[in-house]
Amino acid sequence: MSTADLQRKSDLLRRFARNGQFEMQPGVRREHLLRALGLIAREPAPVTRAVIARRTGLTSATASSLVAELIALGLVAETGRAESTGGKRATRLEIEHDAYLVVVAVVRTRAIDTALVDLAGRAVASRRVDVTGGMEVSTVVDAIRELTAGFESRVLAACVQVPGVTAGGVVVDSVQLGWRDVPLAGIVTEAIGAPASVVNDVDAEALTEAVDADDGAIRLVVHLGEGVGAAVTTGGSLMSGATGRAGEIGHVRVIYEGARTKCRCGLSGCLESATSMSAMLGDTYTDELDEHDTTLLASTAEARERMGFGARALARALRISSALIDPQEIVIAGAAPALGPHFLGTLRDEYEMYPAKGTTQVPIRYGRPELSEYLGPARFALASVLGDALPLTQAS
Amino acid sequence: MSTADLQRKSDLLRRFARNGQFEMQPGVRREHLLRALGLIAREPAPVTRAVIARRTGLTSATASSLVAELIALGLVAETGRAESTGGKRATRLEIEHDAYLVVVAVVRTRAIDTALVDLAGRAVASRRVDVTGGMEVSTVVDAIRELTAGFESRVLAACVQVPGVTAGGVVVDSVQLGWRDVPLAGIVTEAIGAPASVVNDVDAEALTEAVDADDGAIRLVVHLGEGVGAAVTTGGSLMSGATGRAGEIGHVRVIYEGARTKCRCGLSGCLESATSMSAMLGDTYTDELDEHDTTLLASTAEARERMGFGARALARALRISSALIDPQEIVIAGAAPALGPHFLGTLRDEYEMYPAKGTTQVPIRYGRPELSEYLGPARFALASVLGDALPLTQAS
DNA sequence: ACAACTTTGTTGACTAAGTAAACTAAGCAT
DNA sequence: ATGCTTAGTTTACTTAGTCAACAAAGTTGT
Repeated sequence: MSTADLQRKSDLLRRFARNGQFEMQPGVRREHLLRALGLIAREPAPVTRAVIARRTGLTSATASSLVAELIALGLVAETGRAESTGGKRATRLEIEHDAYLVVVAVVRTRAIDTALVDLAGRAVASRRVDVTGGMEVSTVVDAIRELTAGFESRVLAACVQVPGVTAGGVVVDSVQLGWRDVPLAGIVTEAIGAPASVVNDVDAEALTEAVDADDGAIRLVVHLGEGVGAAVTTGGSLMSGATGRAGEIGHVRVIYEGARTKCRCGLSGCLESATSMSAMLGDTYTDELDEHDTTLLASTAEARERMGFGARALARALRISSALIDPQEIVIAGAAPALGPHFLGTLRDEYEMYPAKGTTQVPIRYGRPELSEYLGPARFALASVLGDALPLTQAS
Repeated sequence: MSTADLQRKSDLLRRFARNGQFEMQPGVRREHLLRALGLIAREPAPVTRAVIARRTGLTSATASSLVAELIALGLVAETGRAESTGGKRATRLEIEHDAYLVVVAVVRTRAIDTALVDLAGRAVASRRVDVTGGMEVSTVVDAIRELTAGFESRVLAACVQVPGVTAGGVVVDSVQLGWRDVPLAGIVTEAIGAPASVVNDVDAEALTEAVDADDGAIRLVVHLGEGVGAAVTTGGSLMSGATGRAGEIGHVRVIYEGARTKCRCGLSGCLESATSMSAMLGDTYTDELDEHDTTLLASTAEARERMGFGARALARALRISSALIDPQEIVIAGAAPALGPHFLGTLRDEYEMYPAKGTTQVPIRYGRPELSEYLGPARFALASVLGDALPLTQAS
């Protein structure tokens, strides 16, 4: 494909992506294009124009026209013919996974990880920038610019993940970075010329775990690390709450029977003071530890006992939370999977110890460490442009 | 208006209402009609065709066409002229509040209350049927038929409120009525020829309280009565959970320090065993009591002490719940307002006793007893037909 | 008083995106 | 070979928008 050709397509797609956001008209056409795209992306069986017509209820003429536009945009390609089902063989359609890219930047206290993710969820390039001293916004922008150099025309959207409270593209309050009210999404959008969004680390993780949420499943995802946070996803989207603080359950009191340990927040009896990785594995634990070292820390008798206590505290919070929102499943993510089956078993036992009448027992599982952490942010970025049409399942 | 004329309009509107639900096309036109209708209904200042054009971004030509259709449907009427703003005086538009009706049926253990509610939220007719022995589905259908007799052509939608677990128009499990898996919505739809929906009592109450939720506000509504339940509303719609059991927090354990009292569910330490009206006011309390009698029960020293205990238990549940979903406000509804300012004050004090870092203090208020209980179900019914265009604010 | 300007709302020509139905293309079955 | 089935395209028509011109009804400056 020629460069000029690619540029033209890219411009078309940009305009298309913007449509829903800035135009008044809800755009039926856009809706239909996304539906068709979604079908092609998700359906396990080969998708053809005829299939799109049947599944959407649109006529075959319209289906053809939609597919033609998706091919013109470079999002879809014809890939051979399907088997005959008694008549003419149909033309298979597939997503052009490597046509476009999403930029993800994960901002940590001492480093920035950036990645270019394709439409299948594969990271085709990634880089780490170590940062000494304070984290500056300009450093983040530079890191993103550096990674995307040469790929500009293929970049569809971007997402920056930061620790702390975020709302509507603004970093409202990040203690870890020392940022307050930074309009990061706007700054990055300006810098790279593609729509950028901002997401909190716990929310990003929840979106990663909701990667197969093709249904409108409700998930409660709990992050265990140096701190404790939670997030609720419905389908592929987040519940962010009235002030963007939904899920900040770390410092809610759950232990009332003579709470001994004081939490770093100053109060005692917080969920975090019992269930955070630091609380269970000791102060030597940090979020930078790898899985092996964490597992090692969890093997001492003392850690085991504290994990039991932590599981009990978490179970208390989970019972109320799951009764309130009635999720399909509860996912314990963050560094928790390194704690192994014993912790999960204890947590389940504690959780099921007091089965509340009228509620269903919700399955609890660990997060899937094999999922790339870029998946959630990439989904978030893509959602702002293409809705939930492309699932990014990281088929590798 | 002639009967034949009314019938024709009614047919038109029925077809219109059905559109979004059974047709494939998202229907931009329908969306635009509802937007226009919503503007006319909510805007405090007089709404004219020109206003609709400006606010929706559509052209004045389209606005005229939309208004013409709304007038043809009988939903809107021209009501005089507005003041001049430097040019031709505009024609005011207003909702024809009494053009159409919504049927609400509230099914209790020993009675059925039915009401015809107009588009302003006023109950224009209501009736009570006392039931001895078991509650039968046919009795409910008869009660609805009897009330709607003579109004059939003006009935737009219906909603049946039942105690228990409901999901998608089906009464999944109602211990109080002894019903399981009754497809009530389908039965009523069949009987009256207008789309019917089914809603649980706690959810209905939450919708009533969300009556001024023109924004997308998140509300946590807690019902206190013989039992304890909760519901979460976002904007005007309910979060029902994966299995329709969202909000069933009554039998979640919240008291762990040597819970004395055994709950009727068999376990001990349940929220309900501390915070239900029966737990706080004694076994003489029933949901049939009026506000005065309830206030009387709450005035004894013993009740006061138990209300303190109940407030503490509820505060525990509220802290976790509000941290998780970050609502705009928390509403304590059901029979609770009869407990007076003392209980609410105690609850607020208990709630704010352990302010969790990273969360905002959420205002807690009582439900508004002056709101008709038919409002919530009527909103629910209307939402299935007209979306959230008509707010039903019960402008008396 | 009257021309000039504003604002409201309607009308008519045009456009985008759908449908229905006829048609072409390509396979299978007797 | 002929007919039947499925896939996809083409053509004529419909719906619901836009834009631009215009009519109707008001206000304001001289």
